[in-house]
Amino acid sequence: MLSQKTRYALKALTLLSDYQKEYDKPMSILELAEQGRLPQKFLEAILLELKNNGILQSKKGKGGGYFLGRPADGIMIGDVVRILEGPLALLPCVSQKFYKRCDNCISEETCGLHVLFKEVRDSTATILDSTSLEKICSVQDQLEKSKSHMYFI
Amino acid sequence: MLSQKTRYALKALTLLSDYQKEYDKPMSILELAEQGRLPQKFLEAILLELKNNGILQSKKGKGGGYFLGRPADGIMIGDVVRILEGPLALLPCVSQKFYKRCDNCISEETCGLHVLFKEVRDSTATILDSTSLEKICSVQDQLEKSKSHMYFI
DNA sequence: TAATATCCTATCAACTTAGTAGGGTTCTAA
DNA sequence: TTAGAACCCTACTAAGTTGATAGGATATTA
Repeated sequence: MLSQKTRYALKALTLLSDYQKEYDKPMSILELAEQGRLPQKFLEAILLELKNNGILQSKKGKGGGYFLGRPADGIMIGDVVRILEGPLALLPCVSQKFYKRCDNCISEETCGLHVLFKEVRDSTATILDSTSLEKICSVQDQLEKSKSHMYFI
Repeated sequence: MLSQKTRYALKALTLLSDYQKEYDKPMSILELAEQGRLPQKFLEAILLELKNNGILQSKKGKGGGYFLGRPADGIMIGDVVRILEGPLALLPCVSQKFYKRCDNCISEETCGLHVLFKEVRDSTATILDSTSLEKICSVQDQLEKSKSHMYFI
């Protein structure tokens, strides 16, 4: 399961993305915390981490705040999850970006579990690395529209 | 990532399955611990948990030990992982067997992340719930054979 | 230069993980 | 029937992670 931290991060990113689209200016931590009902100080740490990893940029001083480090369609959910959670893989020996030899099996090439969990990690990575923040926001937008439309039927 | 506990469990199960096929009798904790280089007392707790969840059965007294609770082709890796790790899903709100409402999003039907992580959980579950212990062992067997064959080329 | 906002360090309680220790209970083979 | 093998159970522990909070230092800009 994803940690609370990662969930906060993903929520904050969607809020930031929407905000930026509408107002085209940085969003302060306080605004983000209030809009998303996120613990302010904890959020602060999360945003900083995302910034240090290139997902976000910040502007200090009056009128400052955080904004996306690159266009929303270039921010993949897989990247965000990896920054905050580490590997997507369920075993270190099947991770692409955080590979570590497996101490449990005798030999990687003949380990049946290795084959299985490689398959799992690949399917997960394929999905998360091909889905951008932009996509999430637009899907959400679509869903909200079609939901509110239902009231008129 | 899977916990060490789960990894030990999976390894123990493959060993048990192989042993049973060859000798058709229970395998003692001590034998398992030695063969798999697993910490004995920790393994003990793991086997007990698997037994309490129907994956294993045990026989007490001299000549006793653990054996599979049902045929190896009926023990799905997904089941084992769920017993030891809880949900396969990355978010509680997309779990089938451990569903919990999501406190982070306002509405589940309009949450873009919900849709995405549902897709991830489904692909993971499909793989892990369709792969049996028997499959793992036979794949491993195949791989070992083809590896040892290579020395003769 | 004062207000604003990020940045940084330290601290914390609660929980989880990966075990270990030690004995109690139950079964069964001899 | 009884000794020993093996399971079963409770308690404990050290180390690490999680989900925060507090307080101030630093940078920016109106």
